[in-house]
Amino acid sequence: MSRRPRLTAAQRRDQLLEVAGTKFAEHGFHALSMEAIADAAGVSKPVLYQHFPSKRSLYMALVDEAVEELLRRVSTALEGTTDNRERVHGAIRAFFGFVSDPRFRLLFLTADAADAEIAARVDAAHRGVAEAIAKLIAADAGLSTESAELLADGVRGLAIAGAVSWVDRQHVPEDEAVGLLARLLWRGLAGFERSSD
Amino acid sequence: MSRRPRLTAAQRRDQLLEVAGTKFAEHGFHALSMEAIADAAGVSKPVLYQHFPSKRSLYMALVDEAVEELLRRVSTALEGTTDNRERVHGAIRAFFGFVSDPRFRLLFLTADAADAEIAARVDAAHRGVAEAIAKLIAADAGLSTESAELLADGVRGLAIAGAVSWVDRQHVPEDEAVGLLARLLWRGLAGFERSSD
DNA sequence: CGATCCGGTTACCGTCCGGTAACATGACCC
DNA sequence: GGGTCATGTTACCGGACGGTAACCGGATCG
Repeated sequence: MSRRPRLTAAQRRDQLLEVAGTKFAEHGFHALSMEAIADAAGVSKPVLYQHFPSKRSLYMALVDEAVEELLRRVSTALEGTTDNRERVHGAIRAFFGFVSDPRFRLLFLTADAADAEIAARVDAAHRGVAEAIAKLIAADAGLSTESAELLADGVRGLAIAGAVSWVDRQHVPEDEAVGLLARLLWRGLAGFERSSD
Repeated sequence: MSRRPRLTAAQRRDQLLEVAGTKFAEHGFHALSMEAIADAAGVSKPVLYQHFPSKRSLYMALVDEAVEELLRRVSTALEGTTDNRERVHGAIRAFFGFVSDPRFRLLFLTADAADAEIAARVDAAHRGVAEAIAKLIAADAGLSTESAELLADGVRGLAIAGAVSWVDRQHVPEDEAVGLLARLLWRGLAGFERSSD
């Protein structure tokens, strides 16, 4: 009696990625054993090693997937319009969607990222996001690149912290939450505008 | 020939706390072994265990120390004046000072916090900070408590991300960095004020 | 019906690490 | 100088974990 149906290699791989992503996001890299992942997937450890040559490479696959998706969603939100007000809204909404998926929380767990190379990859993604924001800020404000990047890092931090806060304890409806955060940022950033709107 | 002088128990304990704090902040809990800490302190492992009964309790001591200091500094900044503009500046400056000390980065390394109880303690500290900010926002804005808490979490995220960004790559002078972030927040929050300034 | 894939399993190895027992040594006091 | 106490060391144990070798069993195809 096989309670769990046998899966094809591709199906199993996808399932393992999803299970591992969720678990890693919850426990971090070092606190989660390969056996625990296998158990959570209802499978034995060697199956995991059939699909991923090492724990590190499994984690790396998850990080790469998440990085790609992060950059894709943020750039879509920022480039989808030329209205800055809408950009702010869209970007915040993008972070909300992102943080809702537990797998993407890997990118917001600083340190404990397996090793320096992976940590660098995560950092690079955040830098990418910040730079995209910084470019827009610099374009509309009379600020140096450096200043714009500092502000952009702050903006990114606000968006992430706001999104995490909302996901953890959904005090107000999502649209309202997005609106509040966007309004704070929009008004705050408007103060730097070089010329009138 | 004793290259390292013998220290008193209290001196040794303080040294170990400092070394461990720095190293933990750098590597996270699980990726750092007790032996590595002992080596970094120029001492053997049992000495570590003379002062701390377990790795967990050492980490906990560091977290508690940092939590206390975080709450102390933030509340000092917020309660030291009744001028909200100065409060924003002071709070940002507090985060800058905080993040500069590597030991306090423990509080900004989400997850990988040894175990659930310690993670909860860190989260509680952040909640405390956010609530202190939320109280001030709610007092001056026509917002529900829930909305104020969401904004406060965002503000906290901006302050931390901005501070970390500045510490990592000091693009502009500290005063200027604080000023930029404070100006963004101040203008952004002013938009919610219930009545005129 | 049997060979053959292929998606599985059990059982194991070597290493690292948290934690400890037993022992060494310098300073201080009489 | 010698007892004594606190500070330190070397050497070890047991368990957990990353990774692997060897084997199993059911579907499919001739």
